[in-house]
Amino acid sequence: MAISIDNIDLKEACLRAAREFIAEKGVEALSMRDVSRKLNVSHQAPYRHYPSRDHLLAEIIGRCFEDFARFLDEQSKASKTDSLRAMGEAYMLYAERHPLEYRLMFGTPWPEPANHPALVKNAVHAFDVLREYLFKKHAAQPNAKNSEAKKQAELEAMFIWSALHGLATIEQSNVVKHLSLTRGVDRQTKDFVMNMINHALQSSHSANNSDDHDNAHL
Amino acid sequence: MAISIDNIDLKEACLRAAREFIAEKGVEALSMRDVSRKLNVSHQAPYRHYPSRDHLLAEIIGRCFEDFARFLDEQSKASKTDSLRAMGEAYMLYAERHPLEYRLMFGTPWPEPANHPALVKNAVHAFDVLREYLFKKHAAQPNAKNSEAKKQAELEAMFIWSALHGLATIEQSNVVKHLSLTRGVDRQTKDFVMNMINHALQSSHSANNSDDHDNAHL
DNA sequence: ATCTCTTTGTTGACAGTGTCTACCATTGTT
DNA sequence: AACAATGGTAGACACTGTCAACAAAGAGAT
Repeated sequence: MAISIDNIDLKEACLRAAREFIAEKGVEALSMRDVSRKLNVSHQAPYRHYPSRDHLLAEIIGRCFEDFARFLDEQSKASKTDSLRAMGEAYMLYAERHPLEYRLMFGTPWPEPANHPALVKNAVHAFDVLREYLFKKHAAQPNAKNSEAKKQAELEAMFIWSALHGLATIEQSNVVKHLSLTRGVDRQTKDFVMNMINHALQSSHSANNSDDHDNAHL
Repeated sequence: MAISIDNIDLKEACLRAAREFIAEKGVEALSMRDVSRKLNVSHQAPYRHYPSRDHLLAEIIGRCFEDFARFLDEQSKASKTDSLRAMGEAYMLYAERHPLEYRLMFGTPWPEPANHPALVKNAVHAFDVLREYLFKKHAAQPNAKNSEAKKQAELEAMFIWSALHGLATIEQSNVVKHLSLTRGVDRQTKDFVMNMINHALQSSHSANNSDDHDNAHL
């Protein structure tokens, strides 16, 4: 009874149907029976391929992370001038262009089966790109101790990720509309935040020793 | 049949019961019938006070924002040395001490009825405290144009909020455990991010004119 | 060719959910 | 004493995820 195309690979079709449904009505509204209805199959057919609703969701989120990681890789490789800036831009660009996916990855409480190695690996990938880049930068400096460079790279990566992720989620939460910001500020925010990140990194580098001191005492 | 205490004010008791349940099993698992069971009343009793599950949730989230706003006010008033730093610490402290509430406010997709003025007002309050503080700082400077001070204050507020909010949600998402960070980095992250924010603000102030230039062109 | 096993699907149940409607008890107010 | 409002109950409905039993259809072995 199913449409021929879906019959070819119901497993893949479930993912497509689920994503469509989420796009229309949101994750919360997604029901297993909805995807079966959408595919004109019985309400139990999807269970042949996904043992539970959460497993289906986990698979979807996992795919999103794959896409995201691939996108970051491509973008950061494409630009050779300022790779860090390019990565930041790429991060925000993805969040802007794929709000649904971004919310799925970072805004949805991961279902239990999401703790699968494959998902976690992809989820961590974005962070690794950042961490690696910063590590190389620090390790290349004269007098660089390897362990310190690693620590510094990770701390900076956490900072950058925090700022970008925070900005992305805030912009998507549409709470910004209620802040009654001055005209034009909303448009400038993204670039401003990026500049601030750059300032912070530069200033922290030029005052490296005193900075370590600060960290030790706080 | 209800416990005497609950009988006094079922409306309030519903909130308490719901929050308890959420603390135990998470928002997603909260059902209207759960709260009625917890209070030993019929499954329809809560509906006398909240027209729907979403209304109940909206009320809970609203209360969280009230608490949060009050907490920020108290903490920022208490410390007179570095008010900005104190506000940052207060923000993170709240997120740390009340992860459940923080997730409810910023991690849960707001139900429709949450778009009530009262909730939005409280939700925006935290941002206003920040915005006001920064505005005074800029307006007090010599040669300060009022409109520019306002814009700058809002941009900086967005930056600070992004970094703090991003950090808070990342720390709560327990994805950090999978990053296999160097020992000690996790503990240092919070202070490091705060320092970076400070660096960014200072560096941006010292190069104020060129910074404006940058923003205009990006 | 037949017999069996696996794969993939269907159908029917079950408990649990939000919420509508109809009913009942109390308690002021007139 | 009559009455309407308030706050609670009970039952029904459509909906959900998921378990269990069944069916069809192909693959391999005999």
